Amino acid sequence: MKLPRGRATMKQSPASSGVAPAAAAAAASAGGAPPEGERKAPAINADLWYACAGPLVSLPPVGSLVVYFPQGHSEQVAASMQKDIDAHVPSYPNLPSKLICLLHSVTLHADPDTDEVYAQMTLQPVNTYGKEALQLSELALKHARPQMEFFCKTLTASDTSTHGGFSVPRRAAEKILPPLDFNMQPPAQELQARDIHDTVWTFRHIFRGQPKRHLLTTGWSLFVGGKRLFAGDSVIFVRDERQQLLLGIRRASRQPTNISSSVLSSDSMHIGVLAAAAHAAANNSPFTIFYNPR
Amino acid sequence: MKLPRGRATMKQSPASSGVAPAAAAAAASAGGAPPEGERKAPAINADLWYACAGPLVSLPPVGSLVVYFPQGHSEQVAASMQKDIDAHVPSYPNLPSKLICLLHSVTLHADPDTDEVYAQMTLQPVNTYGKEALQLSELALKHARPQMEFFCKTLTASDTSTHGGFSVPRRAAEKILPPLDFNMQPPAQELQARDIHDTVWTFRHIFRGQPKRHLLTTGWSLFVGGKRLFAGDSVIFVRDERQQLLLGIRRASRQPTNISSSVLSSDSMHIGVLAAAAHAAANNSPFTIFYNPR
DNA sequence: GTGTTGGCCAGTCGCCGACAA
DNA sequence: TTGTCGGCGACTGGCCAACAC
Repeated sequence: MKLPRGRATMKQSPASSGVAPAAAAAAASAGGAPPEGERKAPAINADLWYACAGPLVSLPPVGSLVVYFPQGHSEQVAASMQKDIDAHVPSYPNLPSKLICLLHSVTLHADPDTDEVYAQMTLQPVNTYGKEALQLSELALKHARPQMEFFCKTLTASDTSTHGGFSVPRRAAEKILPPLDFNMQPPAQELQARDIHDTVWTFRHIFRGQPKRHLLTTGWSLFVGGKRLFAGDSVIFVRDERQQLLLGIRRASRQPTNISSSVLSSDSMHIGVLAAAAHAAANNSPFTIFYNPR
Repeated sequence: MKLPRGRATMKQSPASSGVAPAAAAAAASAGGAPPEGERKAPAINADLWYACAGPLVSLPPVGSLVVYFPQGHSEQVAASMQKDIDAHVPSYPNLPSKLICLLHSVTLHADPDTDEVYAQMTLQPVNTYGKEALQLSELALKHARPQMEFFCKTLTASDTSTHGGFSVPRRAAEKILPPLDFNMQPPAQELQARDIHDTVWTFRHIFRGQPKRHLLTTGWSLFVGGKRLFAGDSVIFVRDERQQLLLGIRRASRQPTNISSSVLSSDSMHIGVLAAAAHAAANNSPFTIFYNPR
């Protein structure tokens, strides 16, 4: 199993590919009702998180062994700032190029402004292949997430125009949206959907036009404006196991968001990644990274 | 001289307070035409930068000695992320609590999204009070920036409402705006002003109403919307020495922008600040920090 | 089956002086 | 002197089916 294209350059160790055990899977997935009390973040829905992250993303379960590449991570941080790594960086001779780590915790997040999804992971370097660690690792095998009911549509010019609403593909509407009462003329209902921050969006869902079609009208433009969506971006509707409607977005790969931090120089960030890893490796102490799909 | 409330916790050394020499002052201020080729940033106008930063902010001139506090800087970075500093951070026994540094360069910046102003500085630790450094330091004394012609108005509810335009205080209009032709009925003209990113904004400036007053009408709402201004924020009009109009904003102190990076953990940032300073101190090599007024 | 367009209505934007603080 | 309001035009936001691919 691999984390295919993540900023954190982390791959699960070969020893832990396969199928996940029930316990580990529960900690990592936990569909509608997250089991563990998170910080103050409103406990992001895992199904929606994965749907927004895309089909290529899967996270290793808590308790598994993963391989962390400090240098690669550092380079990707630099790349995300569109900045080459300068010289003037101290070398960390005792820092191995890869660290075998025990994955202590994974918390799912979404940027409050852009809805970009990412995960925070706590890793602890392990320098012994002790029996216990291996067992954990063997337990923590690849598990396919139970496929959830959802659809994803790339927005057209009409969908994002102020001129009209959102055209729901027929199969998607029939599979995901609550059924309409076709005795009405025209059939219509009010939809409520929660986004990844648990904000509720309300839409008018109507079946009309010639030929007939499913449309979201009233409320749609507020969503497009609020999320700053453009043609080419995608929206995702998920129906969770409690028949609740969830709503996410996946932006078209735009120009790198250019998060030139204005807080910390890229050199300091680079050094921070390496020094944090070196310190953790020297002490076998846990450290925290962000894994950023994309 | 002090940098009163900056994230970077940097104060100019006592040896360098006083009046600035011509050479150093030229490098730091340079009204309309910045002297040095910058990176790719469009060379921010220094007068406008200072006007947006507010009257309490002044930057030490290039070539002066400054005192840098790594621990304080690190704490302020943590504070900007609304995150306490954890333990698990290595200690840097050879890192002094303050570093005397030569200020190599200062470049002015503004956040492309929020227009928040900040400065990037390159510092080099000096461990000897050599003659040369002292001379530089004595040369680089406090200099009052030549006061420029500008006005600053806090926006009212009417100014930011969609219902109308911007009411220009009379004295401000007469001092800063190009004079109207009062033979016209009503007197009116088109104004062009450049913001800190060199973007041109166009306004209709008209003198009308009963009693007569200066108003900005057409184009004003685009500016308010584009900059996401609200009542309580301020706008600043500057007339530079070439009679060009410059336009800046100063936001009311809102809730901390909460830049929880999603790229680097706060621990790594904390370590990055300290390790970068420690490395620079050990090698007398230059390092880069961001100074963030506010 | 679905993306785009013209029609059309209603709500808001935005320019104006009146008025008052 | 300048902040807010009622007034009113004009524009565009947004719902609709027609039509094309």
